Amino acid sequence: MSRQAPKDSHSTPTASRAVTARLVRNILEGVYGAGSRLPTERELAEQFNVSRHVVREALKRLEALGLVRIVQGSGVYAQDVLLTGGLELFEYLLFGERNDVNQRILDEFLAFWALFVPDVLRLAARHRTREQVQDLREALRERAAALEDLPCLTQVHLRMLRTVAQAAHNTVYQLIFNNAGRVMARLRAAVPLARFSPIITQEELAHLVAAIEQQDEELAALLAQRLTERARASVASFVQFLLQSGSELLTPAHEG
Amino acid sequence: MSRQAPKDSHSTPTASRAVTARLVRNILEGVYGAGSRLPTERELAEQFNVSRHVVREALKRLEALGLVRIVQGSGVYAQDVLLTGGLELFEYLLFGERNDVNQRILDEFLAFWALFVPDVLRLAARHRTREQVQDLREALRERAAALEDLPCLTQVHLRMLRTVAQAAHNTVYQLIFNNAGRVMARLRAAVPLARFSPIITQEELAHLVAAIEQQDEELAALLAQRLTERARASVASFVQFLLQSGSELLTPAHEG
DNA sequence: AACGGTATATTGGTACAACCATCGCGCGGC
DNA sequence: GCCGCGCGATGGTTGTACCAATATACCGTT
Repeated sequence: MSRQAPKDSHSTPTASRAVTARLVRNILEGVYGAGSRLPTERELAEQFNVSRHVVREALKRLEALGLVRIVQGSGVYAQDVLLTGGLELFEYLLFGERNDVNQRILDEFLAFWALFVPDVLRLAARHRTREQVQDLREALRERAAALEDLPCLTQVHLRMLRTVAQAAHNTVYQLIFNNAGRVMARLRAAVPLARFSPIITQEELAHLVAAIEQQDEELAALLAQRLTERARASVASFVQFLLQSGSELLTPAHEG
Repeated sequence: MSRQAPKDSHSTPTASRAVTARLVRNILEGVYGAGSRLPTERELAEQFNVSRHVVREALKRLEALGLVRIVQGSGVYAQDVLLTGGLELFEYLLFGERNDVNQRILDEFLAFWALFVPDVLRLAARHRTREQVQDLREALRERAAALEDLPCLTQVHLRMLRTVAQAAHNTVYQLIFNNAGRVMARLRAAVPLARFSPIITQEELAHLVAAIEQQDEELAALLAQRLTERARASVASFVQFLLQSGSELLTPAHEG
């Protein structure tokens, strides 16, 4: 029988993945200038003390990420991330090597989020099915039960948003949500945000769900805008607090 | 001397890339069900008549794209694209094997575009520098010169949008634009859209640039919304025409 | 009969070695 | 001065062997 269900086992740390991570950081931090040629595969292999195959597999991953261009007979060339990179790279840009957070990029992400979520809500209100409204109602009840358990609450929030993204019936937004949601999850995991609890009330969310049910696009978008703006302000003040307390979680914007 | 400037030479078609493409399509078309295990590396190697290393490199690329999860000792497992995939996969979803276009996904993309562009314009109006306004003015002049040359005009449009994305000073939107812009370029290359010419007038764009210069967020967003909605309607009617003429460029939404 | 641990087969990970295909640059001929 | 050939550098492919993690089957214990 064909094996099924690979569980959620963590990825085994392999040499290949380690080299990949090193190279990604090197590119993102400009060790290899945009457009310039990387060392040859053989040189990298020697440098990292691994076989050439390991380096090659790592480079293939970078190629798939759009970080390098590989051309036979010539070499491997670093790409300009901001000019050719895709959204999948954002996670790498926001989080540093030791899971620290780049402050400027964080601001930009929150600005994006504040525009993105209302758009999704608009589409969700337009295209939602009755089933999805039911799903949201159920998620709302789950939230009520989990109101005291912060980590769990975050999970519930993200699942609600996923449902909304599905209700939007738009592949693009769903994919963007997959990217952004991963970032969100990592953010809340990385930051001890115990002081975030009472930002959003159960009534507000119920109001929002009702707007979706009645397909009131404008109202749904407006409510979402208010909530995201408030969350944004809250995170900003929290960041302020972190900076004053000298936390190492945040790295100032170091530009090139 | 270290070699520089790798030119724009097209990627050499290699066995590794071919296998990658095959596997990507297989996953996206559900040949391997979401969550199920793919054939072993050795089996795939035999199946495609290549060495195991080639298969491995292809699989690394899929892994980087988020299409599969690889776990040593167990196997390679297909992921559910809509649940875990990132925006970089959209291009693969929209375009089929022979550069045909999935109609439903196209609709969704246009809906996204109509919401995305105004958001970017809003941020651009908020954060633009004087230099970037100058860049836009210059691009506008270039556009005037290229008004008759349709392919060239498309290029100019995308470059203007890139400038706007940069003016937004937001990494997220810039990365999303990189994804979406690639799709846009491919769309216009794939579709013979000679009848698209007179959609947007020079005056309208000038108006938009002025709004950016004066940092009138609402006006910029509003104008952008009008333009994108018009473009959307135009494309829709064009698709209608294609369907009636029995073009093979479009594939009806074939769902699973 | 139910449970747990060990042996074994399966499968991905790494290594070394050799050779092919393509590209770029320089040398030499025209 | 320009063109073309060829050589060296570099990525692409193959083969084999072995290592490491995982999954399964088997067997003994309880």
